[in-house]
Amino acid sequence: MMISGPFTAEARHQNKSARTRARLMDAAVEVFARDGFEAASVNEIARMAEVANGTFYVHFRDKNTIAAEVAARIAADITDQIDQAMVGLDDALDRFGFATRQFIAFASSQPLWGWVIIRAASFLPEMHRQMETHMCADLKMGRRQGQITAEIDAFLVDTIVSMVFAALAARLRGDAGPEAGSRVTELVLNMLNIPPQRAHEVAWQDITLKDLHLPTRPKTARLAH
Amino acid sequence: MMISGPFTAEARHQNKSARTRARLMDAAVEVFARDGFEAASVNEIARMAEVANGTFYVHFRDKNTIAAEVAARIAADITDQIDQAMVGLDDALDRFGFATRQFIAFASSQPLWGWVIIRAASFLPEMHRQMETHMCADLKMGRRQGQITAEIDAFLVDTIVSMVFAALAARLRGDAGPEAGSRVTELVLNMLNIPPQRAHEVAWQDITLKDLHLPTRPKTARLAH
DNA sequence: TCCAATATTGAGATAACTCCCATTTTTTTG
DNA sequence: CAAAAAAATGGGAGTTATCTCAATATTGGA
Repeated sequence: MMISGPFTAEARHQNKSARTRARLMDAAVEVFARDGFEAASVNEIARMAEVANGTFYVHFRDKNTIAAEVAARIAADITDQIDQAMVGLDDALDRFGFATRQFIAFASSQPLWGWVIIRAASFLPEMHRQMETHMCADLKMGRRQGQITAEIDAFLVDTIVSMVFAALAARLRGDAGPEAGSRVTELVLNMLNIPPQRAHEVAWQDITLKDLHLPTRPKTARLAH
Repeated sequence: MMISGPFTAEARHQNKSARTRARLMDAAVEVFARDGFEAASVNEIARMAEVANGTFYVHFRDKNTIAAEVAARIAADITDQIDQAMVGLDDALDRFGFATRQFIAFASSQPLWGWVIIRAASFLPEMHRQMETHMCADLKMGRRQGQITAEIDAFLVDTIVSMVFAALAARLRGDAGPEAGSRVTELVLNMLNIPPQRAHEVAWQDITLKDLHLPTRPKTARLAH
């Protein structure tokens, strides 16, 4: 049985190299999900993609690299979905709180992918940058709205992303409960010198979290609206 | 030439197991320092410690584990030295600022060990806990002194440690300059709702950083005072 | 159709890690 | 306190995984 999945589907009309690469990524998703990151072997990924062992190394340097890339794609997909869910939400602080809490809630509902994403984040600066871009937009909006006075620069955004990842890790380890998202949101807002009462309000308000889906699901999810 | 170093010296009068373990740790220090973490091989460490390959695995699960343990010991040594340097410093916030800036300055002056420590931090929860313990003492002092109003719990301390590590990583990557220590200190103090002006003062005041030494130096460093 | 460029292959080199038995160290017993 | 039993340790050959590279196959353009 030939492996196929979202990456393969996406690359259907590209050249052979891209198609093989996509098959390897779909296979990696499969194997990581089945065996976990540590136990997964490059051989097994190659076997599942029905390519020779050496072919893997033409496309990816090692297991970390493919994990990083797959994780980055998943993270990108999730953040896009979160953006979708926030259409019409205008307050910058509310947007930041929603995105943070939704991201942590999702990643901790899928512990395996949560770990892969965290692991990838420490390897692939690109992934940090990706999250930073999304986050940056809301933070700068906050500055325009006059809610944030601190200057938004790379160091600050990197720090915030690290705090969110730390909260996610604590959640996955079981050291923090479902309130982790709210807590870290409040801490970040305090850090930005938002008045404590407002920070608390934003971080702990009732919100309805969406049920996000992994891009690794069969495409049938796109049927009805 | 038989390897010997601080761990071996320390274990001189312990049982054979402890002595072999110590030799492996000294050898690991040597090899990591010479070849870097990735290039270091377990065989090379075992050879340098003059034990058989398999003996390594009696004492440590793998390369990560020994790196984590060595890094934890070095981090412990550094934090002890920082504590020494802070004797007589009574203000909790000043203490926190000094320790943070000194730690980042030291670890970024020894990039190899900086990376090993960061790597270890994600493997060895014990190491986080170690830093948390030291930090916790100062934070709780700050609460007693009435400077900090936030409640000091595990989540908060974990978040702070993660912020410090993130700043260190940014420094090592070259994304942040020597001011990284001050910046992260200020951000943490803001997060704790310290008045911004005071936070800025604490974080950016002139301090004299000590020249810390790795525990891996020959013991001759202890000659004169 | 042919050719140059590109992609794939898989056996082999190297390193990580396991396993079992001889030896050493520690504990128990007479 | 000495000898025997039990436990821990060390050695190194063997197994498995990672990664490379020279040979082979495929592709797509002229």
